[in-house]
Amino acid sequence: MSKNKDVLGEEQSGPLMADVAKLAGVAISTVSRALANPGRVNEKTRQKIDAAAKQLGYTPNAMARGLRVGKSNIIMIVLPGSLYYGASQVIPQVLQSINKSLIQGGYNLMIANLDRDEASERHILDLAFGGTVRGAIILSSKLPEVDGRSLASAGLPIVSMLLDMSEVGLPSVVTNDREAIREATNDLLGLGHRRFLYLAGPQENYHDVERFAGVIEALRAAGLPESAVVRSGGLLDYQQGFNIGLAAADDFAALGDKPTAVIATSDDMAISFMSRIQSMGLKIPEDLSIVSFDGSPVCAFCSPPLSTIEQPMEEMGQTAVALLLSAIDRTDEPRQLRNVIRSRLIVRESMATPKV
Amino acid sequence: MSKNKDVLGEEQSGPLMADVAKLAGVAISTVSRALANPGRVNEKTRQKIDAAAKQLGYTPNAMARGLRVGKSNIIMIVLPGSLYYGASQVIPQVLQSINKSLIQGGYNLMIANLDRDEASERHILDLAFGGTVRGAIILSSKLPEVDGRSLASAGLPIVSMLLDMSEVGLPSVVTNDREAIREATNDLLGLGHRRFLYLAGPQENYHDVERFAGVIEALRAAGLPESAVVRSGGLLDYQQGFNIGLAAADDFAALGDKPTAVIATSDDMAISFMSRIQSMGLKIPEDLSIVSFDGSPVCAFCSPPLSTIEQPMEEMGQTAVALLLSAIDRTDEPRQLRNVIRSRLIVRESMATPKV
DNA sequence: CGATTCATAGCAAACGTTTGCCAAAAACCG
DNA sequence: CGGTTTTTGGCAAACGTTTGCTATGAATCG
Repeated sequence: MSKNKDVLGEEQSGPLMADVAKLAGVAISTVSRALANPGRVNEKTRQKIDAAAKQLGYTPNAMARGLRVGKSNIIMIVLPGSLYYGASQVIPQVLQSINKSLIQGGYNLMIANLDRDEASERHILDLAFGGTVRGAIILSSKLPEVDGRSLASAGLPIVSMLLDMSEVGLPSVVTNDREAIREATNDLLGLGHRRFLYLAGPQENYHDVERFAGVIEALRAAGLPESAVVRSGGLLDYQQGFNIGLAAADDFAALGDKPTAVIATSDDMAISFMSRIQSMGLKIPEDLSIVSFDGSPVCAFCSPPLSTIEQPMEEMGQTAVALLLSAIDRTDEPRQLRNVIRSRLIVRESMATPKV
Repeated sequence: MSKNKDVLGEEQSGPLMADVAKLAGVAISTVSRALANPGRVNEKTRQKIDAAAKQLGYTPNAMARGLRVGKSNIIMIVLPGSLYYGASQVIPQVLQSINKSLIQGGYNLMIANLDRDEASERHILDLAFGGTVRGAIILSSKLPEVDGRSLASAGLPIVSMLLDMSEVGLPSVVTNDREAIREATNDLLGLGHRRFLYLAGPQENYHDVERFAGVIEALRAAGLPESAVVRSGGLLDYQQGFNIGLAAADDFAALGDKPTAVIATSDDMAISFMSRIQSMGLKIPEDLSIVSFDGSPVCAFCSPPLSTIEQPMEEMGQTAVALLLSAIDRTDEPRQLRNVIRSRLIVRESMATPKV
């Protein structure tokens, strides 16, 4: 029974299932079944129980249930510690979309930051192995692994988002980065551009590899050599987008044979690049065309409005959740590992025919 | 014992405390104490147990512990469903800061979206009354309340952030909105401005009230009438910031006696306003000065770079967590209810002396 | 009408910890 | 060296559910 002893300092614990049972005049197990298994109990008894529960303001204890059934209803999202700042709204969008989908499925979302330190890895592993979470969606390239325990071997369903990890067996939801940027490059080629500046993210990064490959593919197809594109950046993290853009503008200024079009791998880079370039007296798009990646809403209000490749975060989030839940339910439909959601180039005024 | 029966289809559950106990040759209760209460057990036994635990890769089950001790280690953050999009990084910053502080205190962060529908309220209440969460940080103005149950009466420590709810008894962490914007207005007055346009958020909103009051206070102190400021907007949510800015630009164009300075209550508004104003042929800051609120990093790269009031989210998050944890620990230091973290105006080139 | 099924409800044993209480052993003291 | 305190370890009872099994009564059928 509810042990509200009215003793000051005692933690109050709300009404228990036993209280509901007593009030409804049935056994505790019947209450349990009435609340969870609507079919298993007589409609009349069920109504009596529902009424009693409502009257008492009964809410079942999630941990007790979790312990008993051996499952939690919490999903964790593993975010790299540094994914924040800039202009992009990817993270909030992802969180919102995922949370919404999860809740519809009866799950809750827990945030876990994966930094470079061992403590954060250990923490995530504790969450996984300690039964706190039921599954994970990761936006990080490496899986936590520390003294013997690895997230991969925790027996949890895992889905990777944004990064393609299908090669290590993880269901992944990604966009067609490569293709999207290839088409953007094609558009620039079509406008007459022949020399490009590419603002790179971290060298080894999946996205950077994919995106640069997209540029190269477009150049090849147009019969241009790889030397038609100059790389700038490649050392700093995407979090440093603004700084990458600034540095790239300086690189540009120092360049002999000037490119006429810039392909930036994030909106942050593009925005700060434009800002500095314009303060050097160059005009966009007259002197220089520019296109970037991320689809930040603010791009529409840059001067000039910035062409950017928009990633459908809403849809990606939904897909990731769908994959995860189907893995949880062992709905062993042979889901494909690599799920591609198409990105979309939003064309704005930052692209034009080159001057010369 | 670990019941890995090697039966296909059985959920694997990792090693149990009983397994560790057996391996170490002690009782299960000793293991529990060794792991949690380092003092209560002989150092030698403790080492033996630690070794056994590590060898087995043992991780204690969080739900079992939670059930037993009657407490969870999860904190939920209640976000209004619409706080996303735009240019501001407040939400990600808040999440990161809060999560970091929480983890240091041994807690985890769960996300809860509070929309306008009853379902989301019910969901949050279930989390609270079902014992899933131990406390809440809310960024929303109303507390969920549905058929009898109210978040306020869930017996959970709650801290409000960004919105001052100290008047209803909730410890709150806020910035000095009013003062900050008063000073910004003062700066504009000092530059010689005498007519202002104010871009408002939703009318009844706490922030809008505070911020507008700040403007008025500054005007009064300078001996100007309230009519020196024209309001625009006031109907749409902050989420609609870009649209508010656009509409305000049109309002401005239609105005007879033109203001020379604009005070925007979010960066989004300011950015889209500037964009449209400039496309009308007006120069900023020559024809029109502008200052806004939020401290979005991207403001530094607008043209011209935008003056904005930066809210110290990192510090606010830390403070909110500190308040919450001290409430949980019943460290009944009579913490003050209203905690103000000072915002800071970042002056950039969008402010200048008026032309005439 | 007796035998067999079916629907419904109850008992009690889990789930994996923590912790109050007691016993044994060790340490200390006069 | 006996008695007293202190340390250490173990037993078993919680925590609040779910669920397999069983018992009861009602319903069905031959």
